[in-house]
Amino acid sequence: MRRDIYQAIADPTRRVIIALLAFQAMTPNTIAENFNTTRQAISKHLRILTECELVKQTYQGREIYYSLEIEKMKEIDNWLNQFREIWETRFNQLDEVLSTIKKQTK
Amino acid sequence: MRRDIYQAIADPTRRVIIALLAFQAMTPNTIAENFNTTRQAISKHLRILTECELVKQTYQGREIYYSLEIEKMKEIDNWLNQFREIWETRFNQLDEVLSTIKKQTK
DNA sequence: TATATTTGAAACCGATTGGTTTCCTAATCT
DNA sequence: AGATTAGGAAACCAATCGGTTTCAAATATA
Repeated sequence: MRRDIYQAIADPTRRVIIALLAFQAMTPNTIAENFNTTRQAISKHLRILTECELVKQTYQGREIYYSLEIEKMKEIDNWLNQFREIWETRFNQLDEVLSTIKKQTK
Repeated sequence: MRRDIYQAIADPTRRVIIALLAFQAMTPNTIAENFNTTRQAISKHLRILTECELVKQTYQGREIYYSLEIEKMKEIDNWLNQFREIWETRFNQLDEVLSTIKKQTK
């Protein structure tokens, strides 16, 4: 089963888990307390996040701490780069239009 | 049926469509030529992209030109903002570690 | 007017999703 | 040792997904 990061962030629950883990590492039970679902459902989400390496596990006794692999989030940012240039250009064009209007108003 | 942008970009075909439309507006038939699927499948993808306002239609005779709503892409960028601060901080920390090592090496 | 082209919509299909319930293993605590 | 706790795995379920085939409507062309 091929997992990728885009599929991982498609689910709203997983996006919240990612945001939670951005602050601090947490165990599945602690994470589950923040949601209205069973621990097992959260466990499945964590599995998906782990499979696409967005999250890593640290074993500590019988507890497992999950933490965010923040570097992986940059993959999305990199994908956005191809559009960033376009939307910045559009902004510049808008700036030009606005300054042209200003000149005409004078 | 609640569509959101994260679900929209989860599919690889849709991500390519988005990238194509970033360059220029295209009709469904033209878009479909770039893929190994039927036009109808592309049509369904375009529907999903339209529903979450990532793409807009311009009618021209019997043809429909689809173009990217680049502003909508910023929503993803905004969501990433909450992590950007973290990964930049980590980078700074790494810089500090590296400069400390340098000093020790001297 | 008859025909061809462009497109969306609906019906259908197998695979996947997100969830639950049930069960198992491994640590920890008394 | 026995009970409790943390957590994963499997079986199952309804809903959704991405695809195809078939059809209908509107525009363009002969």
